[in-house]
Amino acid sequence: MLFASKTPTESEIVYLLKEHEINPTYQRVLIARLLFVGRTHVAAEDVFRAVNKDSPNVSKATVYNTLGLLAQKGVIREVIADPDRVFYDPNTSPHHHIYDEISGELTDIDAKEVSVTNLPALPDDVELQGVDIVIRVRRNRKK
Amino acid sequence: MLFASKTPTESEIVYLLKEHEINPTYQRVLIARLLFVGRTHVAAEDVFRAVNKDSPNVSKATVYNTLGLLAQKGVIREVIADPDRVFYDPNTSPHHHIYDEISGELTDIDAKEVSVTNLPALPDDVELQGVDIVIRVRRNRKK
DNA sequence: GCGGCGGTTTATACTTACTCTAAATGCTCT
DNA sequence: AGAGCATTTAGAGTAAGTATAAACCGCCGC
Repeated sequence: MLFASKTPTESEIVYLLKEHEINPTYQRVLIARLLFVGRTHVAAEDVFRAVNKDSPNVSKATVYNTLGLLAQKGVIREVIADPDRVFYDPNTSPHHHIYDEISGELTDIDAKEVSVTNLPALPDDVELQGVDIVIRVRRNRKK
Repeated sequence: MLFASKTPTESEIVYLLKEHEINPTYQRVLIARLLFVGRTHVAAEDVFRAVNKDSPNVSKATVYNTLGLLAQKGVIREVIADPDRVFYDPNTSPHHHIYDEISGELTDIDAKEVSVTNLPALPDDVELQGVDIVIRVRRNRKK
C-alpha cells in the first residue's frame, strides 16, 4: 500500500513528490493530494474545478503542467481511452481498464485478472513504456 | 483476405458498403476506397487532405460523418491511442497496436501474437464492444 | 536588506480536433 | 414536375490542451 491511511497527509504527499524529484510547491501538493484522496480517474478539467472550488488557487496552465509532470515522473498514470480527454490515474500498480463508451466512465481491473502473453519482441532502439488494455463496453439503459 | 487485389476497385468498395447497409454515395465510396487502398492508420485530417488534394471534393463535416458511419457499421475500426486524434483502421480483423509516443505512429500486431486470458465476467446489462491493447513505446533517436 | 537568478505560476491568447446548424443539393417515386 | 427523404455543405461553434510573456517566489551572495 502506498500510504498508511486512505487519505494521505500533506507531509506524505510532500515526501512522495520529493521521492520523484519533484519540487513540492503549494500548487503541486494541492493537486497531488486531491488525486490521492479521491483515488479515482480524473480529467484535467475535474482537477481544475476541484482545486478552485472555493477560491481561485491554481491556474489552468498549472493544472495541465502539473498533471503532465506527475505523469512523466511516474507519480500518476495517463489513461488514453476517451477520445475527448485524457484521464489521470493515481493507481500506478499494474492494472487495466474498462471503459464505458456511453457514460465515459473508467473502472480498474487488476492486472492479475487479465494476462497478456507472447508480447512480440521489440527492436533494440525501441523502449517499452507500458501495455494498456482497454475493455470497451456499453451499459444498456435499464428497460 | 478482404479483396482479391491490394487496390480494390470502385465496384468492390460499393459492394462492401452495401454489405454493411451503407448507401454508397460518391463521397463515401471515395473515402472508403482511399482507406482500403492505403491500408494504413489514418486520422480524419489525413483523409480530408487526401480526398481534396486536387480539387475540393468532400467537406470536412462529411469526412467526419463518413468515418464515424464506417466505424459504427463495422467497415473500419476506431483506434484510441493518441491523445490528440482518433485513428481509423481499415483492418478489422482481431489485432492490436504498437503506439510510438514520440512520432505518433501506429503499427499492427496480429492478435495471434498476443493473448489475453481471464477477461473478467461482465454484468448482464453490459455489452462488450471490444478489447484494445496498446503497447506504448518510444523509439530512441539514433545516436 | 538588496539585487539577481532559476524555477514556477499566471492570465490570456491561440491551436486543433471535432461537432452543430441550417440551408442547399440530390435521388427516387409517383 | 414535385413531394419527401437522405446526404452534403459552409461556416460557426465547442472544448481540451498548448504557447507566450510577464509576474512572482525562494534563495544565495553581498
